[in-house]
Amino acid sequence: MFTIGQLSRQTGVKVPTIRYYEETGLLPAPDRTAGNQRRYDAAGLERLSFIRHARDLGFSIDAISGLIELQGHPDQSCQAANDIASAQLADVRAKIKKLKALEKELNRIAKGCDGQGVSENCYVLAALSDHALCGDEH
Amino acid sequence: MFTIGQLSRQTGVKVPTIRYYEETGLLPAPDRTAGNQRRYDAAGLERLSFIRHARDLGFSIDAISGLIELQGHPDQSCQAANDIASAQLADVRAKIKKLKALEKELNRIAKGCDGQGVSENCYVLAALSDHALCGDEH
DNA sequence: TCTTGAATCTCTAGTTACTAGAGCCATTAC
DNA sequence: GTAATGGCTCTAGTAACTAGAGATTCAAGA
Repeated sequence: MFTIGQLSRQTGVKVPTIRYYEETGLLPAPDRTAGNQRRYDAAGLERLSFIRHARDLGFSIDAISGLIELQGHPDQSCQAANDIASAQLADVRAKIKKLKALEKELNRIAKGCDGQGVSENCYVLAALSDHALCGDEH
Repeated sequence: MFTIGQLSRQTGVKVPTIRYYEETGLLPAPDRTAGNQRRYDAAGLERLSFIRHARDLGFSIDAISGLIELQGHPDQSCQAANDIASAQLADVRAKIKKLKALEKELNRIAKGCDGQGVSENCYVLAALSDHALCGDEH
C-alpha cells in the first residue's frame, strides 16, 4: 500500500493533481486509513501511470476517460481506442504544422532586428503591427 | 468610428473578447455614445490588430502587454522587443520538438492496431498502459 | 510512552484566455 | 412608431490544474 506522496513520487504526478483526478472521477477513490488518509494499491498505481502517460501524449482528460471506459468493455475496444489515438495523432500533426509556420515568421522577425538598430523603427514591433509584412504563413 | 461589432468583423476578434481585453487593460477604454455604447477610432483598430496578430503567433497576454509598453518607450524598444520575440521563438521550437516526439509514438501506436484484431489485447491501450513499450521518446 | 516534524486532510480561491447566457437598453431602417 | 439588430453589464463556466490556510495524522526517535 502506498500513501499519496509515494504514489506521487513513483508516477511524477503531483499530490494535488492526484486528488483532482479523484475528484473528477478519473481515478477511483482509494481505501482510507482509520485517520482518513488515502492508501493506494498496485491497481491504483497502474491506473495513474496510464493517465500520466496519456496526458504526456497530449490526450485530454475527456479522451482519457473514454479510453478508461473502453478498458472495461473489451468487446469493441480496439477500433474505438484506435479512433481516439488517430484523432490525437491528427491533432498533433496539425499543431506541428501551425507551429512551424509560426517559427518561420518569428525567425524572420527576430532576424530582422540587429539588436541595437534604429530604435523608433524596431522591426519586431513593426512586423507585429502590420500583417502585410508576414510571409503569408497565416 | 466603429461599433464593437464592426471592430470585431474587421479584426476577427470576437465581441466578448474585445470587452475582455478592455477589462484587463490590454485595450484602452474607447469613447462612448450618449447611450453608453463603445465607439472606436483608427487607433483602436490598429491596437487590436496588433494584439490579434501577436496572439496568433502565440504570444501570451503578458508578453503582449510588454510589447505594447515598449511602443511607448522607443529609446530601448528594439533590444527588449527582440528579447521577447526570441523567447517566443525558443518556446515555439521547444513545442515543435516535443510534438514531433509525440507524433512518432502516436503513429507507432496507431499503426500497431489493425482496426479489428484481438479485442482483449488492444495495442493502443497496452501501449498507453506500459511506458516500456515507448520508443524512448519521452 | 511521548514528542516532534513531515505528510496528509479539506476547503476555498486563483490561474489563462476566453466563452456563454440572462435580462435589459440603444440604434437604425422602414 | 415599431421591429430587428446589436450593444450593455453581470455572473458563471471552461480545462487542468496550482496555491494556501488551518487542522489532523503518521512514523520515528528519545
